[in-house]
Amino acid sequence: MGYNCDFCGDQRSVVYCRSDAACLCLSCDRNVHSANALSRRHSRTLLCDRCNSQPAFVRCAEERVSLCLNCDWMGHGTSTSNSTHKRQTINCYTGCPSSAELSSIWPFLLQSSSPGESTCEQELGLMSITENIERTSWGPTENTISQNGTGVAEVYDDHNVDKGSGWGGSSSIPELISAPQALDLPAGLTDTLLPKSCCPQTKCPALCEDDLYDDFNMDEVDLNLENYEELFGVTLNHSEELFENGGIDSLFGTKDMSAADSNCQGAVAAEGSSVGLINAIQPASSNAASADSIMSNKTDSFLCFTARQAHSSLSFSGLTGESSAGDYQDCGASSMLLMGEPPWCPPCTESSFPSATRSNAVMRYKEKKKTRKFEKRVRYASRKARADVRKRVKGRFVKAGDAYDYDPLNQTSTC
DNA sequence: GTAAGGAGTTTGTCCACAGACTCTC
DNA sequence: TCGAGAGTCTGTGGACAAACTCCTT
Repeated sequence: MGYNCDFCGDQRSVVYCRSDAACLCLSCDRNVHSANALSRRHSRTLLCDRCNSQPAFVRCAEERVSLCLNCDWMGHGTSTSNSTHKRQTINCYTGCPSSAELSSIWPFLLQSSSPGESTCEQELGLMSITENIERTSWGPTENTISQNGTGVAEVYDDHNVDKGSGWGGSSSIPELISAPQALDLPAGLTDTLLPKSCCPQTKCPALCEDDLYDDFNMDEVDLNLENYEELFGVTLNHSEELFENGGIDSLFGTKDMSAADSNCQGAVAAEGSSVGLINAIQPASSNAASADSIMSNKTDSFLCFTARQAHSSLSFSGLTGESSAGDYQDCGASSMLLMGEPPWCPPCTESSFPSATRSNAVMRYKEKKKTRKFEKRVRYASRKARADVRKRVKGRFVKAGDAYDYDPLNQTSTC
């Protein structure tokens, strides 16, 4: 995880794609996500200016920085002087937005930049150069986006596109996943949200205000043994700062840790660390459910962790009516979350229904498995793209043209 | 304290096939 | 030494079964 684009390795990474688990510069983001219809559905968002490790969730107008939930809470939730800062939600987007589109989605990008100085503007300019070249190959438009005066993007799923606008007619309109909340978030509001999405990675260099972009690689963290210590060295440091009473066991969910599976260790540990942080900050959150109820079992704790991944495009962002299961998956969200059951709700729901079948349990596990994509780095995006659309019979790939019972694209069963 | 059994969780395997990789000429 | 062609290997996701772990009795 560095500051450079995972694709070209040259330009500075600007956005993070959860589906690809990759940090990309704007140009590569554009290139990669214009490849096919599936890739265009990947939701991307800005990076946090503070920690460089989380997707930015709000834009502080006073400080002119983009912040993830954790940094927002650290900066605004705990400081009375800063708690009155006006903050603006940052939208996720999909598709292949042009520079003009991005600036309309994130109008503060150019506002906060000194002309000709920022990486942002430079990259936007670069995108404009290649824009016309790529545009011809772009697929049909899907959504119409309007921007109201306050900067809140609205998505209209009516397929009517302003052909005369900068979208160029054939351009793939970015599907903006806008946040339903009011823009000017009171600090307390984010406080209540934090337990779902916190991450202790706050160790980061301060950035100048013009540096809107920096490294963000949440899901791409290689949770193998080599990076394990590196990663959790940070985590533990912060954990120790945050919870003086918490030992290693409070940080790590121990019972699932298997020495044979370092990836699993990392995943569980990551869950545990998040849990620990949630526990630590929970008392500060008056409106949230009790930490005990949240953390009463590991399933719930995992959901809390997965909610962190999902927050920017699910919990805090309205999904468009056109959003599909694939979109949800792109957001890394558990379908349990999507079913409207918030992860912070007391675990009694599960225990109250002992009739839950094994199949339900397996389904839950599968959802967890899906959300664990952060632990797995996809080495070949093209293979993933193919696997994503390949028809199956009982989960197994079938020859092209053969009968199938599952089509990932249509979500239909055909025998 | 221990064993049995149920419930829940995790792991390994299978499949097709594009593309990466290796080898030969 | 380089390039072309042929052959082999790798990795991708969903479903399933088996193995494993945990908890209650």
